[in-house]
Amino acid sequence: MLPKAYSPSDTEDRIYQLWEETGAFHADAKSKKEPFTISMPPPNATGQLHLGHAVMLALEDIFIRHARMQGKEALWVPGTDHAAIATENVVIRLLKEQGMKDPRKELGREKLIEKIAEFVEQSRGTIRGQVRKMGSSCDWERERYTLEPALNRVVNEVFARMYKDGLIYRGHRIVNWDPKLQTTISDDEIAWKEETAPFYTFQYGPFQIGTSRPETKFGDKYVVMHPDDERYAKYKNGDTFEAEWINGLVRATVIKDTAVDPAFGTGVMTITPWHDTADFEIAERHGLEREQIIDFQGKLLPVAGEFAGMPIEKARPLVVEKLKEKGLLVKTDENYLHNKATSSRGGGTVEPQIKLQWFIDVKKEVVTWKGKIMSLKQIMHEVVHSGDITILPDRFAKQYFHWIDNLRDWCISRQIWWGHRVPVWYKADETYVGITPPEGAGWQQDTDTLDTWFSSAMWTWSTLLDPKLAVDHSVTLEELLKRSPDFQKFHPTTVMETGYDILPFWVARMILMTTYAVGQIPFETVYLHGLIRTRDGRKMSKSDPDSMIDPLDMIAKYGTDALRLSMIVGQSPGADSRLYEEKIGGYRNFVNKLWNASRFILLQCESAEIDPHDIELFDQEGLTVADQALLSALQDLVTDVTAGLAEYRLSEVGERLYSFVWDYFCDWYLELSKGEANYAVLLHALRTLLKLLHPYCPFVTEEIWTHVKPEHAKLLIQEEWPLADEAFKNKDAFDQLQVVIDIITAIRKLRTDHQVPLDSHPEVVLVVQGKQDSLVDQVEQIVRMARIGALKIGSKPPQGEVASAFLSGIEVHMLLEGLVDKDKEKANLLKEQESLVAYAQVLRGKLENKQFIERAPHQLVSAEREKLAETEEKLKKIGERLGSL
RNA sequence: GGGCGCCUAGCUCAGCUGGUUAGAGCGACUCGCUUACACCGAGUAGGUCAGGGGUUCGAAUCCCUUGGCGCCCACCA
Repeated sequence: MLPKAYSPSDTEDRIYQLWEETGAFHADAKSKKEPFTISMPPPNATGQLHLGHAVMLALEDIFIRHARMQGKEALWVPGTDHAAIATENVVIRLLKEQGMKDPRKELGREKLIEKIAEFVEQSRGTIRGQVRKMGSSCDWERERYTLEPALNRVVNEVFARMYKDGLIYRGHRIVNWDPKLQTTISDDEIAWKEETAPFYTFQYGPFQIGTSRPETKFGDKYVVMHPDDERYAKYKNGDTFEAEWINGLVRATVIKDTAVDPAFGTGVMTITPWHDTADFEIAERHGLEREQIIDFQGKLLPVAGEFAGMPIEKARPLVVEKLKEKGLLVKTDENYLHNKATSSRGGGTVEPQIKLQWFIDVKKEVVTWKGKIMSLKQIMHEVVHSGDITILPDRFAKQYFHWIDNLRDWCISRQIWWGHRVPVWYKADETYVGITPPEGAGWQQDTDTLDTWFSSAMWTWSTLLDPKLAVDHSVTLEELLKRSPDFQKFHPTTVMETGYDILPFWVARMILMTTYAVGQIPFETVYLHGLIRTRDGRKMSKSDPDSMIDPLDMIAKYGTDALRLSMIVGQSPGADSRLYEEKIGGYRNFVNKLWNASRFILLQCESAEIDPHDIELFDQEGLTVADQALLSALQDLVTDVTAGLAEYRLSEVGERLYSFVWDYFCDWYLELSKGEANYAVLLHALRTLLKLLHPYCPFVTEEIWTHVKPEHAKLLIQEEWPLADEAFKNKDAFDQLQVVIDIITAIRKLRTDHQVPLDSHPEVVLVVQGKQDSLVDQVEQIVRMARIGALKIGSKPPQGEVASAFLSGIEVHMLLEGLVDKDKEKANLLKEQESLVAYAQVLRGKLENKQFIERAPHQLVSAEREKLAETEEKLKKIGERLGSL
């Protein structure tokens, strides 16, 4: 027999192993079934499972398990990410901790990469194990890695093609330079932090200019103002003048540009094109000279004269001091609030620099999509706009369009070593771009690597390529796609499930890259989940360990099923949600409830000497009202759950299942079955519930299944999804059962209202109007559940001390043998009378309203009439009873 | 500056295209170890649905407006 409480820790690993060994996760590319594919967003190969992964895995596992049970060929491709900057940083830090001063210099490129690869290899097992812990039913035989050779081939090839198409170019552009990490980072990797800094106004020739960064001003020789600013109307574009400046006289030129806000400061500024994005753009427009002031270590260059070699933070006050001595400082505003760019990768201050970088041109119209020539930007817009790709919830489509509108060329080169190296080779003035190094001696490969999102952008399809074929360079990409059965069968993928925070980083770029490279959309639906926050709504962050909930701790304590439910139910898509232990505990209780309900059914079978495995079907003859009502309700449940899952309404479906199991199945049906059980119906209902619940809580359901399944049935994970059978729908049975439930509830209420001791069993008389034949069948159960002595169905209320309750069509009278407290009964009746009078008034008001009668739907009007009649009937009875007291 | 959300019981949240006296879970309170489950059962209390205005026979739901909170994008020297 099953133990009293369900123990996840004794069950989960065993069940997972069982699934894996039976090949339940494996998808077949040759199958004729309709494909259903998910590409798992790859966690960092060196990472630790956190709640973000946990929600992602839970959601995707629900989609996949449901699809699989529905008879689709369900493939979930797992994988890990090499996480370029993040991983390189970790390893460098570790090496430093081991006593190395500058690992890059000491080891050199090849050796450091080896070290990192070694580290990744060692630590990758951790995340794999943790993904399994969540119950993820992904196809491990197809596990992929973003830095594997097959992916490298595709990355190189797509790079080369884009280069040939003129979509990838190399240019001097202003980039976000992180002096601490010594690399470029993308716009999306910048974290803006608000800070207060002094804002200085200096005299610069005839103008006053404002700046918060005087240390960059050494090379400034342009003053810029708005063309319509009347204060400066007498200066013309191109006028020159001399100005005394930090290190002596400079010759400056006037530039008129609309980028200047006349209302800010004095409406005049000098520009530093090498170290400021906006300034760079002004310089581009007017063809101005630009000069580097700060080097890549964050120190001033010789142009700074006496300040050369100084770190910028140190130079700032000294420069101000010098200008002040020269009498050029007009004023200082100490409370200037501005946003400072910091690197989200390493936390250092980002210093814009001009560097030779590789870019993807998103505006060039050279790509063919659906017979039209478009830019990458236009395609990205088109596929979502046309509905080829659906974004859920749809408000994120707006955000996506907004992001595309603001999209600039994408800088894809990074000055780190861990990643896909830029497939470009140089020899003197020659440049070669290709999949493999060029023939001949003297070629040097570009030292940069590619942005990690460049390779992740190909994730949905590169992971479906035949890995052996992919490294054969004589096979063209078109051939490769054609000859990869997985790609042919499973791409485009069905749904991409990920956090809304990487909609621009990743989702948009997958769309860009996949439409370009393989001419298909990467996925049909994008389902975005929200962030999981702490109970008081804060972000969980590593810097605040108390705020963190470790999913593995929660699994150890409450079980995977409970954790999964607590993250899915009550979470609406795209919205942040809060998680705390009590919530998980609540779902642990639910899992246990399900366990015990099953245990009870098995106990029933045991005492009746029935082996559940022998029972396949139930007999449709001789079903009680309760059985019929249950079967009917079950059909509705199947319909609702199936429809809800098809529309990705996971939270709603979860709640529906929760309340069905607990409130209906356990609290009513199982209670009623204590009088007289129909084992076959019990088993049928339980099996159906297990199937419906399996995607949400796979472990308990599979474990229970082994005890209750029909003898020849497969594992639950491989079972067929239930179909609703109209034949079992029986509204009458349901209504009749409701009457029984109402009677029991009324009797219980009378007992507590009059404080009838539990050990006394009063007699109850029901006065029934109309036909209530079905009641007779249920009498025994009513007697037992309501703990009454005898139940009679009569035509008149009994004489004597009686407490009464009035249902629609039925009066319940309880003989109290002197136990009744008249004052108490009177008080209760008065209270009920009050609420009924109020209700009747509301109804009457409605029905007296002509417009309501004319315009509201007819069914609604007649329903309201019926309700009023019932209410008035009840009031009449109460009045009579009150009169007799 | 541009955009997108949110404000419903003490707490966390459902309430879809307007239609019963607004729901759930947790918490609180009162009973209860009744042939699965105290990780339980039966009950009770608790809300002018952020404020104001409008449309409508009818608004938590649609429109306008005020206030508070949050997020995304852009970034101004």
